Amino acid sequence: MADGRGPSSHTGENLLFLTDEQLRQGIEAMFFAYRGFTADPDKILVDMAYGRAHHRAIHFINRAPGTTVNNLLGILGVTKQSLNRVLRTLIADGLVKSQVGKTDKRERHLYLTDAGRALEQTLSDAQRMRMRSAFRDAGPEAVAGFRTVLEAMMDPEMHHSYTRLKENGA
Amino acid sequence: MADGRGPSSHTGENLLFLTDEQLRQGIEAMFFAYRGFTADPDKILVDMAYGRAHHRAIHFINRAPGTTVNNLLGILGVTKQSLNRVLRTLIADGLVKSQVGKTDKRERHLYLTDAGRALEQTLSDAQRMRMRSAFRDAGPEAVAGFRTVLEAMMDPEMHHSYTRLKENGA
DNA sequence: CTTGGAAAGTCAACAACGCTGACGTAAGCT
DNA sequence: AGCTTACGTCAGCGTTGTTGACTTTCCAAG
Repeated sequence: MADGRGPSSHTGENLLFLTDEQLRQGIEAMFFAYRGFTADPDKILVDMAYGRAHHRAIHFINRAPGTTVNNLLGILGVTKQSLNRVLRTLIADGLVKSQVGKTDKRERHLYLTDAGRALEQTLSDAQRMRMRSAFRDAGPEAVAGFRTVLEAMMDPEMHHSYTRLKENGA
Repeated sequence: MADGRGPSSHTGENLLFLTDEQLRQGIEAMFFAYRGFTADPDKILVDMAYGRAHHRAIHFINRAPGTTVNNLLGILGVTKQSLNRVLRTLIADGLVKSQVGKTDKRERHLYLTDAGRALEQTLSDAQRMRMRSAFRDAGPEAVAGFRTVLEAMMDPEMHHSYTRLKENGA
C-alpha cells in the first residue's frame, strides 16, 4: 500500500490481511456484530424502564462485588453524573445495594441484591447464548484469534481494566 | 459445567472455550474493544457538530454510492426519522448529495460530495489506523478467527448486509 | 383515469444516556 | 487547619434513538 509494489516484497510475510479493504471489512464486521451483541439484552431491557447503561452497571457490579463508585466509573468510562443517574434508579428499585466503606467512609461499596442478581442472570443468559453459539460455530482457534484482536484494539487503560477483571474471575 | 464432571467427557472435543467464564471474557472483550474501536473517530467528530450517527451514514454512503435512503435504513437499522435528521444536516452542510431516482423518482440516491469524501477519509484513516495496528499485532490467523466469530455473532439480516457490502467492494 | 399503496420527507414529542459546570458534605491526609 | 478525595445532586444541554401523525410524490393495478 505504501510502497505500491505489491505485498510482502521485503518482509517475507504475506501482508494481504492488512489491505485497506480487509481493514474496512473488519470495521464493518465490528459494527454489525456489536449490534447483534447488544440486541438480546436490549430486547429484555426495553420492557422495563432500563437501558443499556443499567445492564453495564449490573454486569460489572456482579463481576466485581463491593466495587466502589469511583472504580466503576473507571471501568465504564463515563462521568459520575451519568453513572449516578443509573445507580440511583437501580438502588431505588432494590437491585443494587450501596454500603458505606468501613475503612474509608467516603467510599460506597456496591453489591447486587437477590433481585439484582436475578436480572443479571436473565440478561447475561441472553447475551451468553449468542456468544456461545458464535463461539461453538467458530471453534476454539477462531475464538482465540477473536480475543487476541479485540485485546489489541483496546485502549491501554481499558486493556488494564479487562485484565484485572479477567484475573479476578479466574 | 452442566454435568459437573469436567469438560469433554463424551464429545472427544475440548470444550473449555465454551465455559461461562470464557463467554463472559468474550463479552467484556467486546465491550472494551468497541470503546477503542469508536474512540478515534469520536474524537474528531466532537469538534464538529457531528456524532457517531453521522460517521456511520458517511461510511456506508461512501461504501455504496448511490444507495437509496431505504437501503441505508436497512443497513443502519434505525428509523427513517432518525436517519433523516442526520442526512438533513449532512446535505445542508454540503457533505452529501441527494439525487432523485431516474427510473423511480420516489427514491433518493445518496452520494458523498468532495467535502464528504474528505471527511470520510479523515474518519476512516483514524479508525483504520487502530484496526491495522491491532491486526498487525495479532497476525493473520488471529484476524481470520476474529472475523469468523464476529460473523457468527451477527443477526442473519446483518450478516446479509455485511456479505453484500463485502462482495461489492471486492 | 382513478385509486391504492409504497417511498420519502416533515413535525412534534419523548426517552436514554452521554456531557459540563457548580455546589455541598463528609472523610481522609498533610 | 487546610487541601484533597469520594460521592451525591441540581440544572442544563446535545446526540441519537423511538412512536405517531400527516403530506407529497409517484408507480401500478383496476
